[in-house]
Amino acid sequence: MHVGHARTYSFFDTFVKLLRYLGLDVVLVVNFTDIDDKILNRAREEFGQDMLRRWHEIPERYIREFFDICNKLNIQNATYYPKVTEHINDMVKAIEELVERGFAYVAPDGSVYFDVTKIQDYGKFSGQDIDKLIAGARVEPEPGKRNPLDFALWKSWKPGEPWWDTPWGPGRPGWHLECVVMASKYLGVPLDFHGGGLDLVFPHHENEIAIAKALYGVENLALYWIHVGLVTVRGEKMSKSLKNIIPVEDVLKKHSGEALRLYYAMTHYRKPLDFSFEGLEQAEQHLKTLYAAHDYLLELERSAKDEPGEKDQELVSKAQELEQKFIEALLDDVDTSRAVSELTSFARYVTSTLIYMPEKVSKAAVQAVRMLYIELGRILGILYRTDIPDWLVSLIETIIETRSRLRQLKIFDIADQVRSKLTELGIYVTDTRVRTYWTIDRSKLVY
RNA sequence: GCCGGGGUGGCCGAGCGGUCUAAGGCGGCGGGCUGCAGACCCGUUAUUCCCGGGUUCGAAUCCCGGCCCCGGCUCCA
Repeated sequence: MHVGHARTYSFFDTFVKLLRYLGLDVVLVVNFTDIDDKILNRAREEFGQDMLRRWHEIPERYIREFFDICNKLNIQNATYYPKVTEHINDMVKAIEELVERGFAYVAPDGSVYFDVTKIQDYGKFSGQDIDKLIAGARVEPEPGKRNPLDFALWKSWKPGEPWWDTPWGPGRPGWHLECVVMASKYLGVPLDFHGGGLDLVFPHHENEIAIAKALYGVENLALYWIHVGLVTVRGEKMSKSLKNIIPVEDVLKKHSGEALRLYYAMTHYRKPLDFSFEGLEQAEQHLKTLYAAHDYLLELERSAKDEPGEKDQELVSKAQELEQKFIEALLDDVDTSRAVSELTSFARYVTSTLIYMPEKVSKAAVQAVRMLYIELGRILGILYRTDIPDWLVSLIETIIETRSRLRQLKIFDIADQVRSKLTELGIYVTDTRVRTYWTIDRSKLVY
């Protein structure tokens, strides 16, 4: 998985979390294409003669990696994760229907192609002109196709490859069909939302729509389509030939998943994102500010009184304003960038104003506000590492109290030694006129 | 060639007809925080939104022309 895939998954995660925040019951289906050319090629490379017996290890590995990355990026689990190899029967049935109704035909080699000319608006969705497509087709059509734009629903068996039996011979399903069959099985048609990277618009999504029209008689496969802008590197699309692919695994060695999520969130999902480590570094920095505000709230929560405070009202109304503006931004075509800036300005309120009046707010008010702050952050995939173990908190507070006494006694050299030691350990203290606040480097905490 | 998406400060990136002398972040600079520090705070950092026309009382935002970049048309998130 590279940084482009991760952007798409991250965006959909935020989208789903937003819908759930709004109280909607969301069913999310993420398909796994666990057999295709790429996988088989890989298997051939790795296993050679043993390929037929072991090819499935490849998708298994990819899927494991996928879940590992989702975990690190705080991407919530989908409701269903259908795999192609577990839905072969459904696909065969779909193909039979399509052939029966004349939307598809069996080629001499046993492949089955979808006949694009049977769909009147074919090309409209992606804004492609069929005639020009044919004229500009760069790849010579496969022998059994009636029309170069026809696409495979079923690929006939080739020596060495795994296969499934069908009325028209052995083979395996084609990509465009898989998604339609699996998604509609778990969600019904039309889907409310469907999408992916912008590069899937044509031919993949166009073909999906064609299949859905033919198979289910619907106007469109989905009510709403979402296409996430592509990620580029130094202005160019990531590709194997340019050798500029940035795997998420590499990024996560140096940076937290949260920093990457924040980085993604700072650009609107439809815009292209030119990936850079400098940008990611900025996000990392930004994230620290967000965490500092959180930790100060946590500190206030611990020390605040149970009685209502005179500034409770102000605090609560600030929080309400945050929630309202934050959600408003997301409701405007999921403007995560604006949402981040709302969160940031609230964080600034905390670190510039609130922390100077600890005696004027109540525990309950601070806690409620902190919870909201976290909850909103989590829609964006950040602020997941908010808990600090109690024993560690007590330990740090004890050290800080001791240091404060040293400062009162003006024994600054020892106080400074303590501070620099804490800094080394990833604990950052800030002295203010009312008290000393601290925050901790999340990478120092194991979750 | 055909079809899309873009070009906003030192950088990243919002804004998409008035509230824009353009959000927010990062960086820089100046100052504050009754020592110092700072993953703290405050102030400051684009009279200007690729260029040229036009529409409008009013444009970064709409229209026309040009330049440049990226992507799709082939597996691709």
